[in-house]
Amino acid sequence: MLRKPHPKRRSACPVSVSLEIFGDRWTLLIVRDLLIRGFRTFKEFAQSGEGIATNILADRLRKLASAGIVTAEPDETDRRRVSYRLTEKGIDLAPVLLELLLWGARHQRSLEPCGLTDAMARHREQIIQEVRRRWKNRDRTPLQVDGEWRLPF
Amino acid sequence: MLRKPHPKRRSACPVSVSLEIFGDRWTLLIVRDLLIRGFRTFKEFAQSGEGIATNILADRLRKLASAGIVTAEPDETDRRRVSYRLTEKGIDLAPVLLELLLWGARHQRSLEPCGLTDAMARHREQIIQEVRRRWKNRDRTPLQVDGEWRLPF
DNA sequence: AATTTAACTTGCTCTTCGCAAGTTAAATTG
DNA sequence: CAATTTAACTTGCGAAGAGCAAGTTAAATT
Repeated sequence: MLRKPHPKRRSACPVSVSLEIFGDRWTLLIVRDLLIRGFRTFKEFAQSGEGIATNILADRLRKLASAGIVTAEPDETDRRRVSYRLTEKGIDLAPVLLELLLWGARHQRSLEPCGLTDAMARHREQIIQEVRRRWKNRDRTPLQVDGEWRLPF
Repeated sequence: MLRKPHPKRRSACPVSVSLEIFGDRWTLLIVRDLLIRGFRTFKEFAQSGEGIATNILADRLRKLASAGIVTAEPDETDRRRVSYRLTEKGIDLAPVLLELLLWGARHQRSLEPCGLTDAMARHREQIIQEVRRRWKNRDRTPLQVDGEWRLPF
């Protein structure tokens, strides 16, 4: 199985290179679902509220896997299911996602001003560490359930 | 002049809302150019290495302005020029961009492993503060010139 | 006055997106 | 154990967005 010759790299800037993977409306949402909602299956991602089309979802999962950010392994107990998991490289996206979350919560007047945001900003490191701990221990408990946070403080 | 009825919000998640602005290959690169390269004009953005098409650039600047992330004001000394500047909302993207940069530098084996990355990770707060200071003082000195860093440490 | 420059815009082609429907293999149900 | 359901995709197609080259406008320079 041969790998496609990488399309082309626009520049050597790490921001640019990162955006060649995450520069779309969906990819980071999948990472969010893995990281803070504890989702693992195609179906869960497909139903996670923003309404991604299934062909796009399949494409993004494939790209995330070939970028080494997620792995796909068939579920032991139900062989129809595929369990997607983050690699170290993927878990390391937690700080990016957290900052994006904090920025959005602060600046997008959409819903609740959410005083939680300030608390989260103050506990950045603690949150990241907690995320890492859970992945290390294969602890699937999500940090957020139906939009409500379950934070370790 | 009436404003278009905002297209539609996919969900109330701040990550999702943020990605409706930054979920493309170009928008954050413009912010990067403003934030760390000290660029201010259409031409500078257009020539900044990744090769954005001018129609796309115009479109993204318009969207950034209508999202309140940049302002566009004609240059005093040369009235052909438009000077784009970040608002507070835009400057607050510095942490997002820094984390994206650090992630890319660590995980994308493209160029130099760049020992600077670790130094930057250790001095996050200092870098963000320096960025803020420069914008407050209208100090246009870039943090990076032709790919080479000019850091305050 | 003629030329150059900055910031766009326009037109056209090509790729990607989004939606609905279809496929396949594995599990569950009657 | 045959029929149904479920999970994870794939396919087809119209619509939207991206990329490229060329054109426009107004201000500055020569």
